[in-house]
Amino acid sequence: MEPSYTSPPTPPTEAYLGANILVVEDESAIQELIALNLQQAGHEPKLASDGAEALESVRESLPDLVLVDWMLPTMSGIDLVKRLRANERTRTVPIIMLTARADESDKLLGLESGADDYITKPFSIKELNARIKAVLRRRAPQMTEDRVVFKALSLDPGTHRASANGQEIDLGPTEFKLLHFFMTHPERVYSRTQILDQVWGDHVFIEERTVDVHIRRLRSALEPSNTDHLLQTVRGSGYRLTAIA
Amino acid sequence: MEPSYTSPPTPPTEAYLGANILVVEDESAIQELIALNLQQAGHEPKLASDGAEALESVRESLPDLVLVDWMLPTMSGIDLVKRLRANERTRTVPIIMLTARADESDKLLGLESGADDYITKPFSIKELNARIKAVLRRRAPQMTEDRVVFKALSLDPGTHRASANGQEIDLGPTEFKLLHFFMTHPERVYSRTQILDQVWGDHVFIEERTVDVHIRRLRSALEPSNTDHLLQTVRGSGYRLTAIA
DNA sequence: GTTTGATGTGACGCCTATGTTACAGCACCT
DNA sequence: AGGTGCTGTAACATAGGCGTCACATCAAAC
Repeated sequence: MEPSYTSPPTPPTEAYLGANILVVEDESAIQELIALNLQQAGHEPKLASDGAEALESVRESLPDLVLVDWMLPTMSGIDLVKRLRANERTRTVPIIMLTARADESDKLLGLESGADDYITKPFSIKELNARIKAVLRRRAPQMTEDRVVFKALSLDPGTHRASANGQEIDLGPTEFKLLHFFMTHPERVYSRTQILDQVWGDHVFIEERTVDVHIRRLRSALEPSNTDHLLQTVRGSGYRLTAIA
Repeated sequence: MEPSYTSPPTPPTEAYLGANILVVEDESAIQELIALNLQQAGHEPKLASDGAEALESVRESLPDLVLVDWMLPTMSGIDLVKRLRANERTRTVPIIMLTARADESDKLLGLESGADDYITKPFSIKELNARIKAVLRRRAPQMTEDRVVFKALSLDPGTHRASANGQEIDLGPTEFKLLHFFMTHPERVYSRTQILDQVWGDHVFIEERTVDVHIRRLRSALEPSNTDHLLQTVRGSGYRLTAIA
């Protein structure tokens, strides 16, 4: 989900410094070039040379930004972007697309697929850095506006704060993500498997019952504010966040 | 042929169960191990010990997933994958590759050749199952579970809620499935056997009279809203959901 | 009207899904 | 090193639903 889940909130001015950036690029020359440059700029680049690797890397740790080459073996950059956008956990990670083609239609396609920005190859290092800064900077305030509200519940992914009925509630990272998921998908039943996929990331080897335990933890966090009844069990199916009854 | 009740009203939690899985593996010990495990997980494994056998098996019936060992006699796993990917009919069948080698280049080669995922031997049964689930789930079509409406009755599988004449009714899992089945197949008589097959699954060993009891339970759930008369008994034949009289 | 098989109905024990607690391993911080 | 907070898992507790039976009632055939 948001980078702030894994790293403590940094002041907005420096939000774009020291970011974890995933570079998905199959041409190793370009890959190295970008990586080196990012390091010099104070970021921590991770590398992936195709879509599958990228997904795996993201599964392990959520980057603050993803740089994707349009042309990739096995899975196109666009497909990768779509996959990232489809998963709740990775939905909001900023993405910059690298493309050799400069024409408008491609640009549109890239942006429509969910990328936040795109750069046409060949590009200058300067330009790349500028775009990265821009996207990271743009992201920071956006996260604070990203406040999610459902009934008496309110989440602020930017500051990682949650409140119920006005009073602040203390949530661990996983509980936060779990509640965030339910609040952005209310009134619908999700199986333990689906919840694992969406909140933890897909194919992590985690017992389904672990979901129950986190539901329990979330409920007891909500209990003081009398909002725990919103999180309902649907026997035989899963769980649901609801406003009804 | 009866209208098939293929999509359960409950979330697609178990959508990946009962899959036909082709296991292509020459070492019979591993083959047996995998087959046994798959059976226990509710799948139906088919076995092939080399590429030719695999192709033949696929020709007869299209599996939902193929597990291929990298190293095979006569035709390598990669070749098999390529063959499968080359044929229009088998192009989209999900493939998981088993490999003893763990190095990056092989991994890339495997994925490039068209496999959807790969597992490095030795692997845990747990991991295997997790990957299988993930791949099958990824393939599974997004079930657009729409609200089902019949007369004054309304079912929403997504939220797992049911209402009759506007008022919410409380149904257990089985009652929900039963009502969903009738609502998607109205005006038609079904025998107890057919109902068992469709709602419980066609492999269960359950007394036919059990259907009567569930009909009874469903009726009493519908009674408060005066909709229980829609569920009629057809003496000597079975039950029917009808709008007529 | 009686017979006879089919269906309705209420109760009961079992089993599984879920709730809940405890614990051991980690990563992080000091 | 030690402490702290969080995580995933196991183990135990509980509850709710399920399948079955026994008996009541009903409907058709005679």
